[in-house]
Amino acid sequence: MAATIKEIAKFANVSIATVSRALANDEKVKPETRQLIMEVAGKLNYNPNLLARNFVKKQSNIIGMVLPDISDEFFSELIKGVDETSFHSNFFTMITSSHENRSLETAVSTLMGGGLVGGIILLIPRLSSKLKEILHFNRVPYVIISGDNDIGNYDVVSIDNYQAAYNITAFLIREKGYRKVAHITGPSDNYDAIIRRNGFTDACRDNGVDVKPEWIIEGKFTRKSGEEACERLLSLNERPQAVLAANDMMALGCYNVCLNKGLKIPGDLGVAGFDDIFLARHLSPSLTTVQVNIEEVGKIATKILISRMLGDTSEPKKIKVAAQLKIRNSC
Amino acid sequence: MAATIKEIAKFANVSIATVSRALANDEKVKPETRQLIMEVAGKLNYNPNLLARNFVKKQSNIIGMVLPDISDEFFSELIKGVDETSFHSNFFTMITSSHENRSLETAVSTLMGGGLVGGIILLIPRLSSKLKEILHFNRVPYVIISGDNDIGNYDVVSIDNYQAAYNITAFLIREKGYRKVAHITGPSDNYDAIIRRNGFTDACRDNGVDVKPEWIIEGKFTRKSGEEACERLLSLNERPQAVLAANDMMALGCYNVCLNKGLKIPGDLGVAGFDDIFLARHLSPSLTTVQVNIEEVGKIATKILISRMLGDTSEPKKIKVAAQLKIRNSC
DNA sequence: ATGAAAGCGCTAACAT
DNA sequence: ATGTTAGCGCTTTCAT
Repeated sequence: MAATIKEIAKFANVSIATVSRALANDEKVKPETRQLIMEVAGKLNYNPNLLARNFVKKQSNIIGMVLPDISDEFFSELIKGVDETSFHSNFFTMITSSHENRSLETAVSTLMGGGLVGGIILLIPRLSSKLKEILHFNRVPYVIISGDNDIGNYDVVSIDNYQAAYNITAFLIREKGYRKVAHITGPSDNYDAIIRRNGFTDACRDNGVDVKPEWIIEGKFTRKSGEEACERLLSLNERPQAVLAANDMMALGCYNVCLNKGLKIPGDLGVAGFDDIFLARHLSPSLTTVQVNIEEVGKIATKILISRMLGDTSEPKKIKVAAQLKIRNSC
Repeated sequence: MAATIKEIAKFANVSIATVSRALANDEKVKPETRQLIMEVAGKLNYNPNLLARNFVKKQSNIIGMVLPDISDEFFSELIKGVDETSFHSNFFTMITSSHENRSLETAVSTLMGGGLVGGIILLIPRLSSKLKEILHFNRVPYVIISGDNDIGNYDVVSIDNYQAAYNITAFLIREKGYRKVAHITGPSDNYDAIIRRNGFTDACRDNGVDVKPEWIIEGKFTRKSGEEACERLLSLNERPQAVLAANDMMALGCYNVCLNKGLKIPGDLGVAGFDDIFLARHLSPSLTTVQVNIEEVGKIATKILISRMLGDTSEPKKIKVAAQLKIRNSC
């Protein structure tokens, strides 16, 4: 059914080689011939068979994107960024996520193994050695989207967690005048969480604010853990005036606790979050937080990957995407 | 670098045809031969070249998924459902969304045109005639995920908007005892919105509840339109006791208005929503709403599509996925 | 500037 | 049960 270059060749009275060249914008095709071929192709509603093209060229213009198991509200923005950029360069985006029936490793090998995919974007906190092996065995370029930027010998695009945490803490202290600030961290083995905590403590130190050890409480990035941490903070002899939660969900936990206790935000306790999830601007009071342009992260990762797929062999890139302070009404 | 059947054939001292057959689990291969071939394949770390395979078979085990421009928190769940199901049948999932640089039509043609994709899942409210043309021209099977189920001669998976709206309305009246219920609809040209409205009015009628015309107000599915509608309702001489918003965002708008006016939910006004967005369970009070298992929608659509790709030519299927009442504290 | 022909890795007749 | 061979649509030498 679908037209092939063979048919175009017949109609245009040229060889298939010429058609192929004309379609590829080869300079050695006489303009008139080219013109004719294009016309015929248009009439025949020709679409190159991408399977055949990729096959013969031993390359693929498909980008594989591997997501972790959880579904996150950020994913669709990320995918959007990837898709938009890859489309722009005539690439396609293929998606897999790991889940109970399939490990991350399987997901990756399946995608790469068959030559279906010419490059991979991985959304993972850290590269396991097994994954690294698979990645290198298949010689397919890849870019990691991660919280951790300083790792390994490959391209990484990450959120600038440190700067973001530093900035929002400095904001609390310098702009808002809080001197007693607490921090609900993420899990202590989570790289994002560690970096954010560093940003927090450094900002306090740089602004001459003393952080009491009991004002730093470890959470789990869940609302519940935010509630528990907030309870603890409020039960302290010396209460903090404000708290920076390492993500918005834990900040939400603080909201709930304050609501229950009849405490006013920001009057009795200033609250700040991290992520700018959809919910943040809809809470009452709206939550001051830090927003990363996740679509931008996807775009940058894709641009790098495509340049690699096209042969760029320069030094691995380590890109940190700046976050933006979203000042609202919670502190 | 990557091993081919040719190499396996050489090592195993058989022909490439035998290798191909063994790999395809052809019954006419002697078990020992098969065994040997499998071993060699394993040793060589063989992965079939999917590009070559799809190419020669003139088919593709790639499912294309076309999303609208907006990014929605549901998308990642939907994608998850699609990916999980397609993986299960050894299919792959490719994603495109329409955006400013690309119409839905272009997105679809690009995907199908090149034979890259063997089937398509379309997330659209309605099939334009141009799109229909493209779809038929390419003879690639497709499944629509839509609000509208009764349309056209093709497979559609949809949310059961009518039943869901009917049920939640009946719940308000029968379980909660409200007799004066209002409805903030979606845009009047939106099919989902129309169906939901029908469910609402039918449930009222069936339960002997009289709906005043001024209690049905058209919104735009946005928070702001929900606020405006709620203001209008509250300014009425005869106020409704409860309001069903056609989506959670507009219900959120009602929350804001009540908060501003010092009205208690559900004491002064009962509020119910539709969608069960992430936010719904985190509002205070938590929002009673209706939840559709969107991952399930993706799974069902994918199953149907794959059966079509495998040759199923039975009558077009019209599946409605039931929604579930999420009873919380807002009414 | 154009054509002829080889070949990519695989499948599927056809032959044995 | 296994081997031989043609050919899928395209790109790419190598000729002309």
